[in-house]
Amino acid sequence: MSSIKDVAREAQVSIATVSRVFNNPAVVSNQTKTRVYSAAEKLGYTPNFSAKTMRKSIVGTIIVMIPDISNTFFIDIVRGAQDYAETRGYNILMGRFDIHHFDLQKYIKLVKSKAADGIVMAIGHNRHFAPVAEAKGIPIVTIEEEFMGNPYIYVDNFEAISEIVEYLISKKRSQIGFLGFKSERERLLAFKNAITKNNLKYDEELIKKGDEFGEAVYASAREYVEAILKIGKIPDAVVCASDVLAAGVIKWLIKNGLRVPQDVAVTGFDNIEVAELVQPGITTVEQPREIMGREAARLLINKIEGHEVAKKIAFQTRIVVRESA
Amino acid sequence: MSSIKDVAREAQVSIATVSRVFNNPAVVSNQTKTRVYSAAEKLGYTPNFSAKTMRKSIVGTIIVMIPDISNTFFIDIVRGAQDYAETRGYNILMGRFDIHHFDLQKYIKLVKSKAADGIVMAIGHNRHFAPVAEAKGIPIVTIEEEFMGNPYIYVDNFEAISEIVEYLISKKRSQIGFLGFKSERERLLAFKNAITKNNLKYDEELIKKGDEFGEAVYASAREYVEAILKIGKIPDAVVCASDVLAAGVIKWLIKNGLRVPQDVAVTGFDNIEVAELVQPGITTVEQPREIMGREAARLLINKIEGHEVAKKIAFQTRIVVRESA
DNA sequence: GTGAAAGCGCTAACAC
DNA sequence: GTGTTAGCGCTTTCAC
Repeated sequence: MSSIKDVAREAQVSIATVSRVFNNPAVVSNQTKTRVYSAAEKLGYTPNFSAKTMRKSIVGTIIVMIPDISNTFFIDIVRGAQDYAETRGYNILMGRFDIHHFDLQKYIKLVKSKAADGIVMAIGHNRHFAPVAEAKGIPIVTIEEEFMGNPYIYVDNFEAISEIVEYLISKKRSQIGFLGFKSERERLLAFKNAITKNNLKYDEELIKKGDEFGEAVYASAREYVEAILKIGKIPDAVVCASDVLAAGVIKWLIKNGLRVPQDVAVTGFDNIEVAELVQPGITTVEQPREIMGREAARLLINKIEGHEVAKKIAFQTRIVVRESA
Repeated sequence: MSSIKDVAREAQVSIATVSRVFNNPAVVSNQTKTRVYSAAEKLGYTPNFSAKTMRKSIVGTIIVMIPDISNTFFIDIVRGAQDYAETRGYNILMGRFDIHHFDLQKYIKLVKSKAADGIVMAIGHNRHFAPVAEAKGIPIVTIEEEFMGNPYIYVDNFEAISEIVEYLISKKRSQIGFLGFKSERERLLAFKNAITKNNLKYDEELIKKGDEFGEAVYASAREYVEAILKIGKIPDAVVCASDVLAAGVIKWLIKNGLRVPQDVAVTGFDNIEVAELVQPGITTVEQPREIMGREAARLLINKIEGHEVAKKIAFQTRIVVRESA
């Protein structure tokens, strides 16, 4: 690998000039520039990244941490962050955390050792993590939940659930069930609140909490359907906290001879690919995932570069109507 | 940020000793070690990554490039690669390429500038890219297809399709249609070959090529179903080149009053989450995605570290039987 | 077992 | 417009 020295020798200029050609070309004469460029070309010179960042306070790399689960939701966030980061000349280092054993330490270390400048963490709704002392002072932006007072990007789940409940009510549904997540309460509270606000009643027997990730989600949906069938109370609508749960519920309702949406309307949350692919297509709530990723990256980079940034940024969800409700 | 100098001063040793304590602790006395450790602790010292890698030939970062599409398939590959890379002390830098405008250049530059050591590229089946001169000599491992003579990881699609066709035949299906990808021929060839080998005939009117990514996939499935309905030739089975295509076909068949699998059996390819979520569940071909990611990372890192590596590694697919066929 | 010193490749004063 | 030089934080001979 040839270095700046080699290029300088080849072009018969000083290394400072070579450096200038690549970092501040405006100040060097055209003649010299041409000489340097062709010398660099000839030697296949590429400036050394480490040497460069060693002299700078900013490395140009941000870490994007997502939970350890296969989910298009998080990929879209990464994609959004990467899209934006690219425009600012930053690279993305992938980080992951186990949803049960939060381990931020490793990535904090990368930032402290100046392998990266900061961290975007897609926490996921209603997950909360204990503060990490070492994280103090390093640039962090989170998505969906707040962490240690750092800026965060979120959507108003409470409002989203209210809207979907009201949508169902507008469709003349009155006996509405709810399948939420074990790990969170916000959507459930929103659900109950929306029902009550509209002078309806919810039935605790039609409210259950399911799993959030992996195969278990699917099993939760089945259990829910079997439970309501067993007690013989069939709601005329079910609000689910994710599209995967909704897909599962639809699948098991149909298997048991019920029609969706004629007998039971079902709504999802997230608007991932699945919502479109199942039959009937799922009416759901969309979150602007890519945009959230972008914004998180923007905030983080601004913070890294020393600008003042917003404390939190909320995005609006929207209902995507398909056939299931 | 405190540096090695500060620690040396604090511990009253030379900077060389501090360096040894962190890189080759065996050679320094316990007494000194303790002094250095506590000084480092006190000052919150973290070795500077750039300074370190500037002196080493290996950085400890590999780039994983995936196509610019939201698909669990590729995430699993990234996850597998990251899992393994971690065990070898490597980080993952995310790379992306537009499937239409292949741009490897940017990442090659990162490797040349020693911001990373090599590249894993998840090309995707039957996509081929023109050689890139600059890529010569940098460590690259690809997934699914060969690129410029570099090592690659793949599954035998030909065999996989044969198996699924034979599975359908064993289920007494004889009029089998095929919905493939515009961009590839291998699966189609495998399909035709399997049909002929088993003394059946395929009908060109029941063979179509669909889109591979995004919303268009879904439209392709619809077009396929509408086309066969229009010509009035309903096959008793359809082999699809992806689960998403299969899900679409199932959806439109059902919408048109056909039963799956009673009237038409449908098979997919990939075994992504969707295959389980739709009703009926999709019988499909599974590729060991995470393992493929792991192996790619392993090969790449071995190559980076100067070991001899395999030219190509094949993995076995397996049929996952659900209800659709 | 430890220290002094050279040097990795580069940037940024500072001088001319 | 260009060159000289100090030094970023570290590893690694080479002495002792």
